[in-house]
Formats: sequence, C-alpha cells, structure tokens
Amino acid sequence: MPGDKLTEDVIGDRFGVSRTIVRTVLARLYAEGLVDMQPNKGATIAQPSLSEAQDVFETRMCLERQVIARLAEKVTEDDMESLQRHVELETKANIHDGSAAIRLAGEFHILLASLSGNKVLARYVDEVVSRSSLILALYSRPHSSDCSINEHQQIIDALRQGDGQAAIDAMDHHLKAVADRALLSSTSDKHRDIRSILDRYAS
Amino acid sequence: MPGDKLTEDVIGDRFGVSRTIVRTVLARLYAEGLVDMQPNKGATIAQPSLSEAQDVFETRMCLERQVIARLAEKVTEDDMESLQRHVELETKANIHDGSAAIRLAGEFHILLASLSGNKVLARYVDEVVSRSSLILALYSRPHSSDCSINEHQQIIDALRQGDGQAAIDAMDHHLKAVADRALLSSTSDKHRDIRSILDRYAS
DNA sequence: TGGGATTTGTTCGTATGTATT
DNA sequence: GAATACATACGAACAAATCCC
Repeated sequence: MPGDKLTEDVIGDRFGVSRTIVRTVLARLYAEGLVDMQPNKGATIAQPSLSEAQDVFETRMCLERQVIARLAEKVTEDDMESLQRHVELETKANIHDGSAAIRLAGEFHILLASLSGNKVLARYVDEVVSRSSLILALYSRPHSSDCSINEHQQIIDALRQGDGQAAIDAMDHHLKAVADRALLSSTSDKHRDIRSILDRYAS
Repeated sequence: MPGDKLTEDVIGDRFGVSRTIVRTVLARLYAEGLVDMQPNKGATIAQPSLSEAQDVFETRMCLERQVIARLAEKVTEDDMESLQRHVELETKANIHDGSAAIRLAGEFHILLASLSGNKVLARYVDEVVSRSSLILALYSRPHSSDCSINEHQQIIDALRQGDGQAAIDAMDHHLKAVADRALLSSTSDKHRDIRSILDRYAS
C-alpha cells in the first residue's frame, strides 16, 4: 500500500537478487513517480497528494486525447480486432477475477497508446496509467469496473465508425468518470484524507 | 555530439566521481531519452531517428497546448512579469552569446510549464524540450533565433490580453516553426511530411 | 580466428547517516 | 541524550562480455 517502506535488503531477499539490482529498479520507479525517495532515508511506495493526483489525471487526459486523435485517422482493421479482443478479456475477467480486471482496465489504455504508433506518447501514457492505478489504490474505495468496460466499448465503437470527435468525447467522459471515482470518494472520507496527509509529514 | 560514446570510467574521471554515480546518472538520462543504452555495450548520446523526432515534436505540441490552456485561465501579473523578463534576457543573449541564446530559448518553454502549476506536465515538457534540443543538434543547421524570440513575445502578448485561443495558436505556430527548422533541413521530402502531420493534429 | 585489452555488470565491504531504546 | 541497531550511499574489486589488433 502507498506509504509502505521499501527496504532494499527485504526486497532483494524476496526476489533473490542483490541490493544493487533493487537500487536501480527503485531509482527507475522513483523517476516514474511510483515510489518516493528521500536521501539517506530510502524508498517508500509513493503517496501522491490530491493535487498531484489532479495533475496526473489532467495530464493523462491531454495525452490520451492525442492518442485517440491519431488513432481516429489511422486505425486499421487489425487494430480494431485486438482492441475488441481486449475488451472481451476484460468482460470475462470482470466476472471471476477482480484483480485481473483492474489490471486489464489499465492495459486497455496502454494498448490504445501503443497502437497510436507514437512511442513517446505511449511511454507517457504508460506512466500516467500506472500512477492512476496507485491513486486509485490510495483514494478510491473498491467499486465495480462494469462501467469502465462499457466506456471502453463506447470508445471502440466510435473509432470503428470513424467518428474521431465522438471517440475523443467518449475518452473524455471515461477519464472524467475514472477521476471522479478516484478523487471524489476521498473528499467524502475526510478521516482517510487527513490521515494520509499526516502520514506524509510523519515520515 | 549524438552518437558519441559515454564511457563510464572516462566520465567518472572527468568529474572526479566513481562509476557508481556515473551509472545512475546515465540510467536517468536513458529514461529521459537523452542517451541510448545497450546491454553490455554501454551508453552513447542518443541519436533519435526522424520518426522518433516526429514523435517528440507531436507529443511536445500536445503537452504545451495544455500548458497554454491552463495559463490562459490562471496566469497572474507576477507570472507575466517573469515571462517578459525572460524574453528580454533572450534578446540580450541573442546579440552576444549564441549558446546562451539557445539555452534560454528552451528555458522559456520550461518556465511556461512550471508557471502552469501542473508538476507532471512540467516534468514531461522539460523532457521533450531537452530531447528537442538534441534533435536540433542532430538535424538542424545553425540558424538565428531571432524569429524564436519574436514568437515567444507573441505568445506572451496573447496571454496578457487574456486571449487563450490566440495564445494556443501562437504556440502552435511557434512549435511548427521549430520542428520545421529542425527536421526539414535534412531533406525537403521529409519536411513536407512533418508539416502535414503536425498540421493535421494541431489546428 | 584468437588473444589481450578494455568496458560493462554485479557483488560485497565500509563508512555515513538515521531511527530507536 | 547517548548508545545501539539498522539502512543507505559509495567505492573497490571481481567476473563476464565485448572490442580491437
């Protein structure tokens, strides 16, 4: 969970590698915003503040709109098929395996970004999707992902019909809904909010 | 120059630090796209391909439009002053110090992004601006930056007048011009390619 | 093709800094 | 407030891969 200490020795033992390897991985995760690091105090799982979370979602929206704009102009039949297959995977996972469903929901966006063909864009989308997952873990209460799957389908449908603006609108709507589910539930749960703020300054 | 080998020992000696430090820095620069790394073959200064360069400029455009959109809504008088001061610095440097002028031209965009208040956005802008500089070094022939300064001034003017759309248009125009200067000087075929791609997504 | 020199990948020990009792 | 325990930062040295002649 966010805030947990990531001791190099412990992780190294668990994965059977030395501290050196762990250090390089932690450094990369720090660069990606998934772990916090303080000099001489080591790494913890990142605890994004509410304002950081807002920044992530705003940036994510900006990036994914560009992804959709590109795809609307160049998406192929093969692309559509692999997107459709992915959504079907999501549907199946949603029934029996909650954690797989969460993972697949994120991977849908990563798939879209990689199909866009812009590698820089794809890397940034990958990053903000990962950070979004962390934010969901921190602020959101558990909820069904049925609606997400529906929204994914709507994005695909708009792309299939070649309606770029509708696809962008569908993505906007979807990401706003995700951000709502993530951030709004926290404002109604002030205890948790205050607790996490205090945790930040306590360590 | 792009493609040059970055031997860990050599760099460590030059800066008086051990290989450990150099390795972590190289890893970070690799993550930022400024150096290439291959397993067991070490690091070189990145040599972005033309298609990678296109990806960088397209993503940069997408990010900086968001920066301007934000600023158009919340820019303060202090912000405007520091932007204006920066352009004046650019003007002075342009007369007598070419390399400082190039550096300042990039820093103008970084300043804009930091004033936007979105730290995630600002980090990504920082990255794509650095990569743009590398691309300029690789593909562009030397040229005066007078026009860049003019274009920076136009962006500021539009922001001061509270005209968000004009500011976005000015930024679009500026970045297209920068991409042109960078990529077109290699071959005129590819030039038209880039321009049409950027046109499509940016107006 | 082969062998020596160079460079990278990794481990591990030591010193420094931090938390705890 | 000091001492102990612990974690991290750094560097030296070794092993493996690569390069070059």
